[in-house]
This record gives sequence, C-alpha cells and structure tokens, in this order.
Amino acid sequence: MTSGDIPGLMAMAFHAVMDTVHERLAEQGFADVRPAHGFVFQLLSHTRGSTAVEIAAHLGVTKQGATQLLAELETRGYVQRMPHPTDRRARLVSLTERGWACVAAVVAEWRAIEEGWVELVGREGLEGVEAALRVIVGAAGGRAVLRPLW
Amino acid sequence: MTSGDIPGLMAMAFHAVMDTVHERLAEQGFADVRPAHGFVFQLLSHTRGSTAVEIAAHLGVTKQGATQLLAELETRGYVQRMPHPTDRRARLVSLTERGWACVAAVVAEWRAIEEGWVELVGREGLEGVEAALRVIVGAAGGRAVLRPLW
DNA sequence: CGAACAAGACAAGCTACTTGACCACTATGG
DNA sequence: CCATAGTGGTCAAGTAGCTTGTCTTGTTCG
Repeated sequence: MTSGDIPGLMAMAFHAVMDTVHERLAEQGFADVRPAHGFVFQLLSHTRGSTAVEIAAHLGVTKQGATQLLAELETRGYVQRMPHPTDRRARLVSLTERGWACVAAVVAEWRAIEEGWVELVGREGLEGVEAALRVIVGAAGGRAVLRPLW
Repeated sequence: MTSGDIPGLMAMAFHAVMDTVHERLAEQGFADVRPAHGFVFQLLSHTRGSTAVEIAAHLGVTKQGATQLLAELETRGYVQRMPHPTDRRARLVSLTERGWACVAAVVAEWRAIEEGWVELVGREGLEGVEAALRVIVGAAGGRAVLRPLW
C-alpha cells in the first residue's frame, strides 16, 4: 500500500518552485507577470506564433478571455500582434524581445532550482524522479497539461 | 546539467491527478467542491477545529475571503461552525460527516492513483520519487505549502 | 456564388476574491 | 480594576479575471 501523499508533495514542491521563480522574476523587472501568462509564454516559445483562438484552447479559457489576456501582455510589452500572413481575419501573436527574456529567466530559474535539488537527493535520484515523472505524464495523456496553476 | 523540465512535469502530473479526482468526486456526489475548498478540508482534517482567521492564514486569503468560503461550505453541508469554547468572539469550524466523507474520497483517490503509478514505474521507483519529494519539500520549508492550485 | 463557419472585437454579467468600516470581545499595563 | 490596544467576525462595496452574448469581417466548401 502506498501513502497517497505523492500528489500533495508534488503540489507543495511545485508551489515552492513557483514562489521562488515569481520572486526572482520580480527582481529582474518582470513583476507584472501573472500565473496565466506563463502558459501563453510556454506555448509561444514552442510555436513561434499562434492565434488567439489557439492560445485560448491551450489555456482552457474562452477566446475572449485569451484576447483580454493578450491585450494586457501586449501593452506590457511581452507579446506583439501582427497580421496573419494567410488569414486576414486572424492576428499572429508572438513573443517580443522582452517576452523571450522573461521565458529565458523562468527556464534559467527552473534549471537553477533543479541543480539545487541535485545537492539534496543526488544526481541519480533526481534523474530517477524525472524519468518516473515522464512516464506518469506520458501515461496520463491529454489530462497532463501545463495549465496556469502557478 | 539538468533539463529544467521537472517543475513542469510535476505540474502536469498534479494537474492530471486533480482532473481525475475532481471527476471521481463529482460521480460520488461531491460536484460542488472547488479547488480552494480542498485546503480548508486539509487543514480541518488535521486540526479538528480551526477559527476563520487561522483558515484564512493557511489559505493565503483575507479573513473576509475565508469567511465567505466557510459560509458557502456550511450551507453545502461540509463544515459546521460552533461557538468557541474559550473565546466568545470566535467560532470553531469543523468538518461535518459529509466533509469527512469528501476528505476520505480524495485520500482514497490519491491512493488509487498512486497504485496505478506503481504499475508504471515500479514500487521501488515510486518510493524513490516519494523520498526525493519529501527531502525537497522539507528543504523548501515554509515555501512548500499546500495551497489551492488544484 | 451563397451559405455555413471561424477569428476577433465590443459589451455586459458573474464570481471569487479584495479593501474598508465597524462591533463584540479579549488581553495588557498602569 | 479599568482604560486602551488588539483580535475574531460581520456587513458592505469595489475589483480582477474571467464568462456569455452579439456582432462584423473574412474564409471555406458544396
């Protein structure tokens, strides 16, 4: 019989990570990013250009909700909206230089935190954790999405 | 160098867990519980009685926010508020039978999900994950709190 | 082509919080 | 004791981040 504690532990660990990341981002001038923005960044950093509807689908919100969020990110200088090359209704959203800098800061911080974990549980131990998580996430399929919960 | 993927993987795995839990709770007649309620339950199931101010502190919201949440949980039959034994200003909040049943359902589901993970990564592998997480959470101290992010 | 459909904007509404003001009770220090 | 500061809770109003609803413009498909 297992303890049943692992989901709670994962949530606590993740919470601690995002707490630290948020603090470090604020120090680097990215104080105005909210949890929901993270998933937009994550998507845009992989696709290099998405429409509002696509972003809405990945965020799990309505297209209006996504549009509002994008408008906010645009005025804050994290994303830019350009006319879509082939569809004149659509606007292609992409990260600005500032947006990319923020993404880089998050990635760097996550890496730094992981390095700290190596000190705690050893490189082998952490590699075991990562491998296990990949299997678990893979098996969960579409349920395991990276949604705004930071 | 580590991948930097582990925090994201933890978030995805946890998201998948809570997605499933929420679905199973709804099937068992607990469709009206929201993420924020979870932490109230978690606290009350360990203290067997807390004040609204204590609950607010653990949730990370204002006392008014906590009070509103508790009023909602009371009308839905998950908690009861009784006069505090020693402080006539205060009210002692505790879980009702229905509240305990909901907590039990979540715990059972987390256990079941973990058992499923044993199939995926082996009992040893999962024990390694749990041990590592306990060390990581322990080292994070006060940052690693179980807050409403489901 | 025309009819159904899709992307986005504009407006209004809702929900889970917040801030602010207040009362009842408790604790503390002359 | 008793005045004063502090704490637990409530009531009321405001706000942020979504929602649903409606519309216009542009696209796709038979």
